[in-house]
Amino acid sequence: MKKRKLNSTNHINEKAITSGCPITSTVLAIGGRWKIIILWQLKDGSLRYNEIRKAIPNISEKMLIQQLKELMQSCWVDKKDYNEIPPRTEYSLTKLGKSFMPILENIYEWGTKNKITAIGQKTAANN
Amino acid sequence: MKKRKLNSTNHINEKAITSGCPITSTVLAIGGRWKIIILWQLKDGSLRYNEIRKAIPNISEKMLIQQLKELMQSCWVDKKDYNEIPPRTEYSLTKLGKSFMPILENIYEWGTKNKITAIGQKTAANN
DNA sequence: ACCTTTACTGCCTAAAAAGTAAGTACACAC
DNA sequence: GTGTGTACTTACTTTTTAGGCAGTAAAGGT
Repeated sequence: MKKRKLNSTNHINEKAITSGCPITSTVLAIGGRWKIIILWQLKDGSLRYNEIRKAIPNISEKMLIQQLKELMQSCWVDKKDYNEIPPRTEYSLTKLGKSFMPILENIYEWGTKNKITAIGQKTAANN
Repeated sequence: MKKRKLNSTNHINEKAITSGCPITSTVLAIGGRWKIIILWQLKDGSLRYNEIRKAIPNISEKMLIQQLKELMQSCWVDKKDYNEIPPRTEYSLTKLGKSFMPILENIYEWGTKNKITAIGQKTAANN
């Protein structure tokens, strides 16, 4: 799915970092633009592929599938395939995924309180 | 510092996401490979440029400066320049940066407990 | 005159992430 | 036999991120 140059400094650094630091490895596992949004959608229960897609209007099908696959590989999300035609699949958080939700909620609160705006402006809690 | 194509879908999506979701905006603000590591180094007090560099062996000077700049722009980190020759600068967390440390510690614990390995293996808390 | 130290800057390339557009499969309805 | 719905796949391009490496400034040492 990803083609990586295994001996690039880029890749070596990423490996070193993720194997050395539980924070970084966690954040990189749910990094990128879409994964957290997907997890957040699933926090209240399982959803069909199309339901996720409708809930996240801007995501392309390719991106959604790709991110879901990566989330499944890293065991944040499970998929149930009903083997029907037309297809029906349902995605849900694994126990691992669910266990991370309190942290996401903390970040939600923190982010809301501090009005972080990506490349953020100075706000409430500053020097 | 970043040259962005302001009307690319890529950029538009990023803006939409970060303005709409406090979690995503927070995580993207400290995203990338190095920012969290830098913040983590600073959690116990201010450090000189070279001290950070030695603490993070793999980072290049260009990357370190770039990440520090971005962290300053988004008000996670402050810089004190002593205007000496040879130069002396000290970096430290802002109040905002400090206020995020408890969350980082939560993630540290969670990551340690769940042995997340980047593109992770199934571990303790799974279905 | 030349080297060292510290904290940078700039230009270029490599690699990865994100996006675009089209196509696939199968069952059912019309 | 053409069209619809669902959940994908594939090939390709654009955009962004990461890294390589040389260069800069200014004071002080030798």
